[in-house]
Amino acid sequence: MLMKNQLFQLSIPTHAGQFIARYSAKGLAELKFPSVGRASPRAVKQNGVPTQILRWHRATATGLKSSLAGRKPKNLPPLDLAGTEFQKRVWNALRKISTGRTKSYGEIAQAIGKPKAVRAVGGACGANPIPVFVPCHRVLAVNKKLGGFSGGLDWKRTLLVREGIVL
DNA sequence: TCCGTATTGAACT
DNA sequence: AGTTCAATACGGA
Repeated sequence: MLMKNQLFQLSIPTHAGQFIARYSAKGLAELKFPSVGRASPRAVKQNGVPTQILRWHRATATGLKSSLAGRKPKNLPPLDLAGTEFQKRVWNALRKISTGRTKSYGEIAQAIGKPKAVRAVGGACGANPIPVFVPCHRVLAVNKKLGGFSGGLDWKRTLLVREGIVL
């Protein structure tokens, strides 16, 4: 019996480590960077993963590798972004930043019609469940400083450099 | 209601 | 060029 809100968790091995993807019935719900702490993350193999999710997972894996190479991913699975209205508006604005471009927290705040909500934008970025595909790494503080990153600033730098952005 | 935040810009050393 | 500070919107407890 397939539960509607069950999450399926699968791993994506890359040269940079093992990413973890979680899927809801609606699509990709969460993407996690490789955890550096553990040598062997707990097994994520699952039985009875629906075909649809396997198909999404292949797209995710391919897209992730494109993104890590600094290219725009194609054929991404649907993203099941769960959050408040405000967060979804921020995440939606992030997705409009094209590969190789950056915006500041303030510019995002303006884009969603709340020019003063700059810190709240930072908060929403930090709450982003799908980094890389929802490109929170393309948001820099004013004057091109890095700001922060939930997956670690090294990842933020790496992703930006792969896209050809110079700091 | 209080606290923290992945900000920002101004006013100071 | 670095530090401090207030304004500010949101989310979690």
